[in-house]
Amino acid sequence: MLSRRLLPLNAMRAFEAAAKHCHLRRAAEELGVTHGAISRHVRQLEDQLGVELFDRSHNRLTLTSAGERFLSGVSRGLDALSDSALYLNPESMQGALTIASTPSIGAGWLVRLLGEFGQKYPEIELHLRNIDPRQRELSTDIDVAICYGKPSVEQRVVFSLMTERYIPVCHPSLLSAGKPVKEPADLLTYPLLHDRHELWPAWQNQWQVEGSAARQMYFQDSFQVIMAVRSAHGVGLIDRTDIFEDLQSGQLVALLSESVEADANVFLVTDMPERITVRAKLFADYVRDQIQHWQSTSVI
Amino acid sequence: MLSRRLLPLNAMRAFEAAAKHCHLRRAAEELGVTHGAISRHVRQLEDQLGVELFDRSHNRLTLTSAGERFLSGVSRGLDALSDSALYLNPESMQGALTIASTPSIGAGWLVRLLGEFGQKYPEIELHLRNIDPRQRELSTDIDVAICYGKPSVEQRVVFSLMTERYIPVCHPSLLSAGKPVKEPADLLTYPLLHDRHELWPAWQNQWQVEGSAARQMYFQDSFQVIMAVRSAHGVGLIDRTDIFEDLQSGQLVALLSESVEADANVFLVTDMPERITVRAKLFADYVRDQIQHWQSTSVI
DNA sequence: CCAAGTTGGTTAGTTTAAGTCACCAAGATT
DNA sequence: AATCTTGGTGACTTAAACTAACCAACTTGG
Repeated sequence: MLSRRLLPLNAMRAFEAAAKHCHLRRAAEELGVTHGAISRHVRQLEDQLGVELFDRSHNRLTLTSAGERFLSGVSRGLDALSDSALYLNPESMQGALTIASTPSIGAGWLVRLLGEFGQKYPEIELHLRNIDPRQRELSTDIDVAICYGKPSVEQRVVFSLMTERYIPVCHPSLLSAGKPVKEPADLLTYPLLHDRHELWPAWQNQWQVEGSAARQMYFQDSFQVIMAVRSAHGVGLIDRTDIFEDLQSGQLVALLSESVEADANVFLVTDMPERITVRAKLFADYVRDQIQHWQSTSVI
Repeated sequence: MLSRRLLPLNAMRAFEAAAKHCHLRRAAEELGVTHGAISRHVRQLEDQLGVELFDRSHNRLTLTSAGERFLSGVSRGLDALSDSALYLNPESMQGALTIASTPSIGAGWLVRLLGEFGQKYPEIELHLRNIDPRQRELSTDIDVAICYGKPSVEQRVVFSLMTERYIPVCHPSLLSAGKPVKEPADLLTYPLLHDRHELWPAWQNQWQVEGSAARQMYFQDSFQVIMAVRSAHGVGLIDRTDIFEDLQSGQLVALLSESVEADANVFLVTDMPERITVRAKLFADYVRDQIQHWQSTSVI
């Protein structure tokens, strides 16, 4: 491990500029120095690393393969440093950030995520707005949209976040009191909790479970189902992202790995890199990081 | 955007040390300077950013919330810079990297990924080894393991990569010649290509498709099925990760979004952070990045 | 409750790294 | 062949980083 005290930070910045342009004088212009300064820094770096970063034949600068490899890492590092300064800058952080989502996403995991985000970045004025799931066009004042199905977006960046997956969960006390669940059909001995999306029929259909449960309970929306599940009223079919923390802490348990999937992906839509606001970039990265963290930690 | 030329790189390094220890003299020791130097750097940084990074009451240093936010970004940036230097260092890169996987993963997308990795880092001596899917213990000379089901690992880090998902795909010419596919049952008009995992029966079962296809073809393993699909011999049920590039380029097409999932996750296992080799860390990050890229780009 | 030992902050002076300038040779351009 | 451009270099200058010694504020141990 190259210790922090020996990291040639300024030389790395000079290298990045030189490598980006493959041209010492232009790099020097970018950093506001003369070409000699850049030349010295790059040589110093090559000496210290013991690797040729540029091919200097024919009076031209070309990155060697080592140089290219180095550039990608150095750029990422400098970008992170640059961003971290930006994220402290009141001018770029204060102001509105408008996030739009379909109602069901906005009622689920996104709320929790927005809460954490709002706590970490209190100076950002968050606006949450609903968009109709059938609506294909995005209004221009939306900074970040999270929706099902690929929206028709021009001049926007679309990133596929995940596919929602609904798994049967219940309170541990319910499970310890009732019959053990070995296979899908065993679930029918428990009360099944429904919302108006009627996921249970699809689940029974997909996993070949005939008959109906001993008891059924019907709720308006999935949030009420989650509350009922937490109160040990029965078994709900809930998106695993919505109850990530309950599963982690053991407050709820997954009964089976048999699940059903939403028929559309969840997408994250942002402005193009050159037009995106600092706040929107920060939020989009935050969402991506969290989702990846949840997915990599949630074990069926 | 804070331009590169104004980024106070050395002050950021000083800040990171100070923030890590919350103690100027220890930070100074780490960087091999006196505490005065650190003090000046931190103040310079606070002046430039216009934000208090430390709370200095009671003769103690405590990070403000802004300071904490800044620290996480700065650490990530410096780590990236430090790593990028490490990845050029022959001493840490030359040598063996032993990757173990279950045979079916090793025959699929992992091969493609290893090829790219090997091309980018030719100085690493790659060893690919098979592990038995039922085997729960990992031999200690394995740097990175990629396997189904959560292995019983002590003193290792486990990361859930993905769940394999098998989707019906065929060559576009086959589709344009045959009957349009609107619903699952329409697939039966095409030849179905099987390997010994017999995924088609599970798929038919799950999606309620009765009857059998006009023609069936049986192969030894999934790789042969992929080859047969590429030759337009019929419809295969193939893990989407295995044919990511074919789908991207349009050389193969997905016929339906109805899919079946493997019953176990794919896990990535590495040594603990303090014991992991540079090569293994690099490879593990590479795998994670690639998988995330594939998943976010593959649209059903 | 006071003395000794911390802590971080500061000013003046020193050291060293960074950058400039003018010039060079190699190669490209016309 | 003449000219322009490229990157490299040695001697010099400048700006920054750093040190040393000191200070005030606070904590801790007797």
